[in-house]
Amino acid sequence: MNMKPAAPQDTADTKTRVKPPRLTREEREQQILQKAIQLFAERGFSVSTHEIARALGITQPLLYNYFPTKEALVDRVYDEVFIRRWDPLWEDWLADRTHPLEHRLKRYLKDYARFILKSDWIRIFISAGLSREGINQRYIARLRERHFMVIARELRREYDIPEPRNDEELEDEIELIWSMHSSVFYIGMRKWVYGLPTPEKLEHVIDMRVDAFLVGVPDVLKRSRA
Amino acid sequence: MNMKPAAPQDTADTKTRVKPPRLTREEREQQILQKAIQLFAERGFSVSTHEIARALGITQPLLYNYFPTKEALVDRVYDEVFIRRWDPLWEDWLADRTHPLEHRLKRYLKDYARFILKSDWIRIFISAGLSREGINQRYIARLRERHFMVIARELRREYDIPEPRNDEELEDEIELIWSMHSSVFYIGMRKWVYGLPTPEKLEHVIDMRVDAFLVGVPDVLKRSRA
DNA sequence: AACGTTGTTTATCGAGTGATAAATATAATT
DNA sequence: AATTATATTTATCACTCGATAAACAACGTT
Repeated sequence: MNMKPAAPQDTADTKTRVKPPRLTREEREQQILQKAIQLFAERGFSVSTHEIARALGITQPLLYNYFPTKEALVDRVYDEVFIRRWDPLWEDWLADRTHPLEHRLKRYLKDYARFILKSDWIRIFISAGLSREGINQRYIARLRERHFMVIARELRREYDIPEPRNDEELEDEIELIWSMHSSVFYIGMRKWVYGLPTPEKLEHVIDMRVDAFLVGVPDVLKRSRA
Repeated sequence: MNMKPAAPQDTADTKTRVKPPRLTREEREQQILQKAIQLFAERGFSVSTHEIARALGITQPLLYNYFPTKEALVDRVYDEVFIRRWDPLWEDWLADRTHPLEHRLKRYLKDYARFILKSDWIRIFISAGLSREGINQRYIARLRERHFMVIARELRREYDIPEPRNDEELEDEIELIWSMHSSVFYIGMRKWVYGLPTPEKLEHVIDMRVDAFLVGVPDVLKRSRA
């Protein structure tokens, strides 16, 4: 904790010492944002601004040159992770009728699982939901409209399931899709929230779940509409 | 913010004013514990000791007469909620062969869902998992041994599924049970983490999921062992 | 070389945070 | 009524939190 400031005069180690580079406004903002994403994911939004600054080797007030409040930084992190990283390919895959629905679902869920398992995504998502009521609703609404509704439509088409006659019957479909989707999401929870190991044969696990889904769900839906 | 202390002499309102009762050690400890459970659930473990004390109308140092540190209080809350509130009836239900497995599963999952949805259980569980790595593993292990293993056994028996020949095949079974179980757990997440409404016809939703499970899973398991 | 712009640091604040020691008030015991 | 035990409060601490204002230092422009 030797706080003796560096002598103003140049010393011999001037060449060897790492001189703090002065970044452009954009570079610094990105640097702060990325580090905030990492730390918030690891330890929740309660990570202090001091800590973020320390991890970057800068002073804490500098953060306030880029984000007016900590809340603004949190909002920015949320947007960055959940809105901008949304993969539009997923929607295309699900609707692409050149492949059988079984393959589409497997491809979609495997990629979704990989995405969830490789990043800090899920920890931020849940941490945000716990500390800021309703913040996740926009993401969920998008998931429902752009993924679940497509899956429901394709499922009806492929298995000759009658159209839902009312909102309740549509909800039935969505609820069954929720069950498959959430079970994949939950694999991520097991890793990132519970600290449990990921299933070794992840792809095989998802194959089995989709198979079971496609055997069971059309049957149940048809029966309930007979 | 008028901090003038009450006059030591008795005044007219002595009879009407609520006199702060002096509780026994056990009563006070329970009072603190229950309030801590409530507040931690609502706003996470970051709730301060000062706040817990204020909510109870007592001073903050008094907490330290009952719990040596805040961490001890957190641990105690976790134990109280996840170990002591474990319902042994669930295990009995699942193993009770006087009812068909379908009914057992539905009863078990409906009761589990009710339990999750009516209390702050899930918020504490996840908040704990996020802030204290590995804390949930004991609970999960119990869930696996006492519920999942029973369901797997009963499933084999009822649907003539061959015994698993190795750990991998056992894991396949457990993974499929995870998918059903987690999908019910996730209904709680939707309410308590995302702030979304609970499905109106909860029982019907669970019936459908169990039905789909029982149609699809035995089929998949048998096929993979043929 | 002087100037103006702007990225960055220094110094500091008031409001919480968990925690401790000592004083006080109430209950039980003799 | 005096004494002992203990539940509770008062006062206080060192530390961390988010945030602000002013000084400083690197850079581009002329």
